[in-house]
Amino acid sequence: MTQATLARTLRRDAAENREAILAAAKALLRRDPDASLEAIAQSAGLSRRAVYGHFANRDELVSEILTAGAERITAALVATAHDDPRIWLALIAARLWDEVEDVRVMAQLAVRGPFRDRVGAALAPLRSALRENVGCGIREGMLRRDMPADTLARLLEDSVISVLDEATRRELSSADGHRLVMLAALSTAGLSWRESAVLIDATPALAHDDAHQHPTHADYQQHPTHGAAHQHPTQAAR
Amino acid sequence: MTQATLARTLRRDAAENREAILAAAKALLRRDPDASLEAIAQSAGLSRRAVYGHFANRDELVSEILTAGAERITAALVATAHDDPRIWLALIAARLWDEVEDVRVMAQLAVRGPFRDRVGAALAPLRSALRENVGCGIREGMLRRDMPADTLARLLEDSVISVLDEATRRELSSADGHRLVMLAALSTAGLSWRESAVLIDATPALAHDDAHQHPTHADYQQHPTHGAAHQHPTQAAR
DNA sequence: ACGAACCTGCACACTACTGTGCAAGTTATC
DNA sequence: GATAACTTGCACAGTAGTGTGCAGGTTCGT
Repeated sequence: MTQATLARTLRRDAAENREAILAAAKALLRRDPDASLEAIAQSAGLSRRAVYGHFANRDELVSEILTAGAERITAALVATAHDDPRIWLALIAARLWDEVEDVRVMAQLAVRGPFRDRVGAALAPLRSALRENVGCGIREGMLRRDMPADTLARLLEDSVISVLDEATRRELSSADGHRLVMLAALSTAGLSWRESAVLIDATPALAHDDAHQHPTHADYQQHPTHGAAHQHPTQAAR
Repeated sequence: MTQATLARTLRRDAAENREAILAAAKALLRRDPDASLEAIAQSAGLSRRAVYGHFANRDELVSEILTAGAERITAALVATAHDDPRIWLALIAARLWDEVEDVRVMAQLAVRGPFRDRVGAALAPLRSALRENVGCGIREGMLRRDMPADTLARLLEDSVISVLDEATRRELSSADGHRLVMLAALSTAGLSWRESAVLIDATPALAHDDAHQHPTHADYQQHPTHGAAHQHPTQAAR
């Protein structure tokens, strides 16, 4: 029969179901790292029993999400370099915004459960790069000098996670989220909000490239109408 | 039959054990909101069975911690007012630092479990006060104008929680933590790190008052010489 | 020193979740 | 349309946690 033996006769709908499980798991684990397989399966439109047809056990499912997420993130960040540590920071933040979904799952799993260590290990290179750039930025006087580099590095991590959460909660457009994440990172790094805006607008590399927009909610207004006098240079959203 | 019937004959060591349970629960719940009663009891030096002599069930134990924490926090923040929204923010942040332990437990319980709503309700007045001051600060041009007030308010919340976590992790002195929390809040609010330092140093109300120090690690240097130019003392951990 | 308050240890029932086996049904694919 | 792949549903065992009852020991208070 055909050329089966080696070529896994993987049925098409089975692959779809596998993806559905992964998607549902990501969605639920993002809110509760201890979500039950029952809930995940149901959310994916399958029975709990069926999940074990795709993953040997709960750990394997989570691990799959974990390593895939780590790969996407590091792939998105690799080869990110810039002389100016401020711009480097903004770049990293912006690229994390392009991978929000995965970043948020990783962040959730990094805090609790037996996966803490593995997530930490997967993100180690990124952490050391951050640490490196922060130290460099402090030495060169481009970042805040009023706290130790380690502390600043960690605050930057948390800051980005927070704003990523908030951005998805508000279902910001791709462009708005892009800008907001950079603003938050630069603020934490010590810049004033005006300095941040100037820096962002003066740096073409930080402009929003909507090649890979996330369908958070479809395109949206450029700027959520914030009552009073608008400031915000509004940059060419192109 | 002394005069008992009404006067609760509450034994002394029993009260101590009750406190030990609460303390242990706070310590464990801060790291894992689902910590088992077994673990809590053991950490308090008691058997699991004994816990049920003090609390009817798990929920009641957690609720006790919750309401006590909410009371301490709101008590510490009540009657905090200032014309300058920036200073108001720094004041709130600093006073939260004085209640770090409770704040961190609350923050942990606010995210997960069936207590989310109750914590949210308990902190509602604080949230609305924050929202109020942020809106006012934006209108007056003292806070950043580049994002909606709601977003800024939430980022401020997360920012303070993050730095509180980091400060305890590093076992900062009372004075260092005091300053760090204010710096983080002001940064998120849009000030540059130099502006923040100037504002803090120019405002007597924001000076560190070590009347109520938390014994995070024993008294430490007062550290008045923060200087705008040189490195932060950082303390050598232990 | 006496009694009551408190703690321990154990047993037990109950709930919720994981992981597995198997029979029977459904569906993609050749 | 036949077959293998996939799914379902159920039953079952195992784990971990909660909440309760009770017998017997320890310790506080008077």
